[in-house]
Amino acid sequence: MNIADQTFPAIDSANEDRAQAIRDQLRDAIVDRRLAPGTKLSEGEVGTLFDVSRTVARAALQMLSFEGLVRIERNRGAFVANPSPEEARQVFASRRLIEPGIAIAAAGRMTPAHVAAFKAQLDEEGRFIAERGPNARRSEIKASGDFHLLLASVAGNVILQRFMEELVARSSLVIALYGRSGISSCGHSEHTQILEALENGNAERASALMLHHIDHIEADLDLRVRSGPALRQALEF
Amino acid sequence: MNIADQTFPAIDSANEDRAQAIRDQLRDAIVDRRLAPGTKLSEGEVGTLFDVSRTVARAALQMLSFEGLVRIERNRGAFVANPSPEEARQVFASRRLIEPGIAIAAAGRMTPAHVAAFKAQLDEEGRFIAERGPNARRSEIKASGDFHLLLASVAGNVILQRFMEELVARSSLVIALYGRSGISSCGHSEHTQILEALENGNAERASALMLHHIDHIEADLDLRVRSGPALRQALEF
DNA sequence: CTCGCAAAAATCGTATGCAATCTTTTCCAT
DNA sequence: ATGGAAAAGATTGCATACGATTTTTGCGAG
Repeated sequence: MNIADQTFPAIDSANEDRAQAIRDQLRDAIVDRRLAPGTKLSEGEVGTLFDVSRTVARAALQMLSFEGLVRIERNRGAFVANPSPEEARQVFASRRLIEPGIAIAAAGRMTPAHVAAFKAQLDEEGRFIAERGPNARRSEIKASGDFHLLLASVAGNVILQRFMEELVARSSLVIALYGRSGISSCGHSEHTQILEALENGNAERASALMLHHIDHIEADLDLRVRSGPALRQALEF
Repeated sequence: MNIADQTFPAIDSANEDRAQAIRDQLRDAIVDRRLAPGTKLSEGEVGTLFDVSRTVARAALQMLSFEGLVRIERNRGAFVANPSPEEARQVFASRRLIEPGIAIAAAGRMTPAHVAAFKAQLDEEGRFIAERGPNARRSEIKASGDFHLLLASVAGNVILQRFMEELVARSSLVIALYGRSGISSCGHSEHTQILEALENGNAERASALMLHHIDHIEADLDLRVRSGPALRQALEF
């Protein structure tokens, strides 16, 4: 009612938490493989890089460790996560459990606006696949993850949405680590099929397609252990 | 199979992070309802209470906010979460999606040691139900949650295990807030049935029982909105 | 040349200080 | 009295400081 009310609205968007912004940038860098697994992320370095104190940098690293993208060892520091094949399997097992249900929930809530958002998303995905630049693969992985995040947001459960954010981020890391390159274009067509099912409100079909899709993604990984954990430990850095 | 499979009893518990210890104590207090939803948790107060600096207290509160047990508002502080009915529904929707799958995974991994652990757990649960002390209800809710956490640990997926820890904690809060007291003894018998199915390796049955169990828990809640959010906001403190 | 060990440097964990922001109280005009 | 502005007080956000721990470096013995 008051005129004074108007000054209020979006002041803090500029003032948004700095730690969160740093976390987002670091997460992107990790998921995009610009930061290799095992890389040390020292508080001081991150701090100077983003021009904040160690306090803030530390908070950002802490957040990433909760998401599983960073491993923090006491008195030693933070390192970009280096998920083991077992961990990778668990990530995909979790997705197999959760995402078909998310697809079902989303199928019942699709609006024309959602459909449009998905189409735009798939277009972009297709563009990245066609593109054959040096970092096309990165963009491709990221875009593919965004499809799943969009789906989770449509499903309308903020808790599951957060879980999916973590799982997608970890998946991107795993794919970058263990992926066998080729078959991702297949993933694109699967996304298209899933959207089709969603548009038709065919929840069961969307769910089944999603399950297969996840299986395919995991099947494209090479999760054989290459060497004993001791050796890996030694080579990690 | 491995000796290493046995549960790690907190090795570095002496050296353990202090923030983590504080987080655990606060979480217990929140889940037990010793800290009412909406209660302000100021950094200074928490710090003096646990005899640490604000830095450490802040870290503990931050962790709890990631788990959804505490809500942090910028420049205002941390408050014990006050989940809305909608949030409560989402918690249980998430559990309906995840826990049946966890039951299936656990069914395939049950060892005699696990069975023994479950029996001990159920015994304790039964004791709390029989007991009619003033805080019997608290202990009951907690023990009931522990059953689900034990199951998650047996399932052997650390990611899902962490998700379940969050969901169980939030459920406890929700039950304390919206629970209609009576029917929890029914929950105990359901736990017993689930264990039975697990012992027999009957994964499908364990999964189905779990699903019904979650439905029953949620059905015992009164999730009708009592008043407009504005009024709730006003009364919250 | 390698190994071991001690000193130096780097890094982390935590306490504390200061500015910014929010909350409460005070106090004055209506 | 009541409403509201301004000051006082409390609390948070962030930077910095310092001891503790880890890692690296330097150097002498084998």
